[in-house]
Amino acid sequence: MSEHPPFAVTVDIAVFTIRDGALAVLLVERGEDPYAGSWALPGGFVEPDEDAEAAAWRELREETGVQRFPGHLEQLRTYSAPDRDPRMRVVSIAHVALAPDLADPKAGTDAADARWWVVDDVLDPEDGEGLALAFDHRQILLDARERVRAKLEYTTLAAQFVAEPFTLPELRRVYAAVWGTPPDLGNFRRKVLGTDGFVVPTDAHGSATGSGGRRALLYKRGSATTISPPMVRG
Amino acid sequence: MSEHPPFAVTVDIAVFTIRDGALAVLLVERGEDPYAGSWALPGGFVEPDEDAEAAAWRELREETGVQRFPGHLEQLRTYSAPDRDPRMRVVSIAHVALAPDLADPKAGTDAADARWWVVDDVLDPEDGEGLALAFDHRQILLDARERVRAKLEYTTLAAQFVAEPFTLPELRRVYAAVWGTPPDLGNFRRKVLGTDGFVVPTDAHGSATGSGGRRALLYKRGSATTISPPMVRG
DNA sequence: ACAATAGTGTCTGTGAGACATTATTAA
DNA sequence: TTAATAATGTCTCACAGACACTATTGT
Repeated sequence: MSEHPPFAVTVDIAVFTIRDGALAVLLVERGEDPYAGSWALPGGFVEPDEDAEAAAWRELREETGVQRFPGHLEQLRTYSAPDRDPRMRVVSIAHVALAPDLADPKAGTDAADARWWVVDDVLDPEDGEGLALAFDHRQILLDARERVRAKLEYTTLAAQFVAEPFTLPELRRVYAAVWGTPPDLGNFRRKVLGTDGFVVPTDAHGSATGSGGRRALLYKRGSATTISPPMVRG
Repeated sequence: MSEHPPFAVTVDIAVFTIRDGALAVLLVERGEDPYAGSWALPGGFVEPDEDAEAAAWRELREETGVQRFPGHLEQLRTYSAPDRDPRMRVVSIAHVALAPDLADPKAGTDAADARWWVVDDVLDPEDGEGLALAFDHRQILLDARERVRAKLEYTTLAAQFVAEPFTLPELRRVYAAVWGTPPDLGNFRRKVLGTDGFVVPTDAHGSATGSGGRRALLYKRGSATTISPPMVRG
């Protein structure tokens, strides 16, 4: 009972953004075994002087190449199956991160490549099984997507997916991307504008989207964090 | 970068039940340093051949002294501050468990004592600071209580707090204990009976509660897991 | 009979769902 | 002028909140 096996502790992060109207996730191609050549969630070991959240922020900066990661980060859950890593006993404290559209990442030192993937192409492709992710990262990604879907219902997290200032149609497209179907236009505006502190209006207008169309008003994120009653999935 | 410090990994569990109309939690008095004499959440090390959930189930059986723990168990979150244990680097995968009223536990091998505490007496006493728990267990217990409060709103988890068969007034007292105030009687029945699969009726009656009063109908737990729209906190 | 507890009924307001209509812009 | 997009308005129904009322039991 004084002899306890050594564990390694890592963080893995499902970083989501909206790319071309679809929910996208950052994956890295592994350069070393195990699973060399497979795609995996970005992550790494927790260092001696940091907690899991600090490790996750550090990895986010390293993997996305930005100075200060501009989005939201939260812990998802911890994965601890004894055989999840063939080398040794590793528990992974998985996280979920959201950010406005980020630039294409460049591969890090230990990764062969890194890029954004459309989540549905990875998890639910029309043909076949989807991309085979390393370790138990497919399960982590499934859980992470479900967390994001659920949190859009009862929190104002959707606003973390758009850069300020933003328009309501842009915000609505976030819901469309995450839920697969857009909320009704009128009801969506009623709900967002009726939720105190979800968005705060600006006096400025955006520019038109494509060919023709009225210019939308611009908003910033408000201080509210929850929506009650929740916005319901179509 | 191939040198990573050894971690110890533990599970800690906030086991809740309803005792005398109040939400209660199982605590153990530590027999050894650090924090000898302090009260703590039950828990222990994750063994080489088990994952965190298996370790939590095992600890539940050991600490409550029952053959098969009769309630619900889920992961809460992982606590990983570098200095949370003065002996060494330990990350704790915290869990929440719920069960119908259990017997008084007996102290285990490494615990001086073990007993049920009214949660509000530990966290929000009228006088003073409350009980000083070991490690970061006060924060874990705060998070665990909030998880339970929130989950009663949108899941059928309340039924895990009562032994089958049970009456609707018993189920309503669960909400009263967890939320601090009972939901309106009529609206509560309408909501529970109107949620398909929350409870399934029996043809039997319970016995009267105190001195006088109609005998309530008995129900069993149904197969539904969520309540939508949620039951709202008074 | 009375108190205590369980169960039912009803009125009202809020807000979501569904959809129609108007406003503003580029081609 | 037309198509495309943004914004507003309206009707209806489900349901929560509040509360009054009835039913059944022990003392």
